[in-house]
Amino acid sequence: MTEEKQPRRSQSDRRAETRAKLLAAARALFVELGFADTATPDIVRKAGVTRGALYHHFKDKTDLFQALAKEEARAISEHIDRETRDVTDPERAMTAGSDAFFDAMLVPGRVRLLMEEAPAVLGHSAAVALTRANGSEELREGLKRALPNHTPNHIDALTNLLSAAFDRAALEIVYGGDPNAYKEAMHQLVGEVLEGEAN
Amino acid sequence: MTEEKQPRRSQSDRRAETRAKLLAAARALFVELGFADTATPDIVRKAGVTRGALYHHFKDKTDLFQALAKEEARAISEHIDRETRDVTDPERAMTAGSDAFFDAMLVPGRVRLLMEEAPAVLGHSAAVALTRANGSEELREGLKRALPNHTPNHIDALTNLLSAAFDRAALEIVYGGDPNAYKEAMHQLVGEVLEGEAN
DNA sequence: TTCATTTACATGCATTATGTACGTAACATG
DNA sequence: CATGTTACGTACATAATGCATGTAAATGAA
Repeated sequence: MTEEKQPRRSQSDRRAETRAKLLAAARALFVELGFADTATPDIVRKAGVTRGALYHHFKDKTDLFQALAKEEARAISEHIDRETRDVTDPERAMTAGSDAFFDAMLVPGRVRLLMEEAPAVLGHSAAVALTRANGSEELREGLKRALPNHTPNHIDALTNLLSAAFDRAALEIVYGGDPNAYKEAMHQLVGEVLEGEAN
Repeated sequence: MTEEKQPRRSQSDRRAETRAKLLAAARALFVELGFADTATPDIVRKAGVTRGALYHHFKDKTDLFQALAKEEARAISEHIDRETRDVTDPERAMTAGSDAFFDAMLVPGRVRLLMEEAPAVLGHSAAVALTRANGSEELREGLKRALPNHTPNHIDALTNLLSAAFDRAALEIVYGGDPNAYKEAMHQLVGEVLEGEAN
């Protein structure tokens, strides 16, 4: 009889494992049912732990969702960074970033979590703060470079509007919209703004 | 003692009154606290009725929210119609519609209800269906006229993307963004797309 | 090794919300 | 006036949330 019980896991290992199980279970349920219709008993049942564990790791149900949303945003940001890091030409970097964004948004459930649930669960400001990771900074820099005569307020506005368009494009694609039509339309939008020097 | 009780109201009057009271109370609370953090006991207390009345008039809490959201969407649509009805020139109609949209969105709570809560409460498709009232059809027609060579899918995509940008502009304005910057940026976006004939 | 302390959970409970079933009073109708 | 129907009010069963408290395992100092 080898000692199969008491694996003598370290606290941090144990902690990381249950935390990961909770996040995975919560993600599946939040994606399937939405935040409001997902109950914590269901989450912990799926995770194989108890509600005590959940409330030990997270302040409340909303805190759990927030942790999840941050993870997703971070994953998107990392993917975009990875795909644009080696691209030196500014215009090509913009295209690569756009492609990477759409690519990252195809991960199942991501759109549901970040674009449908997050605004209501976390509030507008928190949701927008998450989105700032999603390449919106790169977009702002690109606009600033291409439109040096515009005021910061105007650049900010254009950034937010194009960012909203990107989000909507991803949303529509996930919901069955024509991917190429949306990608081309986005490309057209960004292109026309960047070439709008003759202002 | 004049008979101050028993005003002998008609059923339809009585019905309309309590329904209106419920909608008004629910609107105030949904706007202040959000859908999830508003409890039906609070709603009916504020409305001066009981939960029985609420569940007599509405299937459930979500149904109540939906009725509210429809009202808001209808009000927006009517406002835009009223402001653009007399404008004959297509381009001027576009501008007037845009102004009317931003004007309608300034009604307190409207952005919160339609753009933050509705997507999560009603789901993406229902929320988008509501938005279709908000002048997105006029936008689509304008694009179709200006860009006759583009495929329907492309027109649809552009419509949705610009519509999302409109929504985001209203959202940011309500949350303290520079109104003129956003309106000008929107005008720029739409203008560049419309003039993008040289495709 | 020992033992005290902290960490990582599990269990139970109090509060509160939701939706429904049922009861009742006011209006409508023949 | 009698009967049906509408518009509620009341009571209840179910279930979720968050906290308070209990416990076993791991860590660290002596």
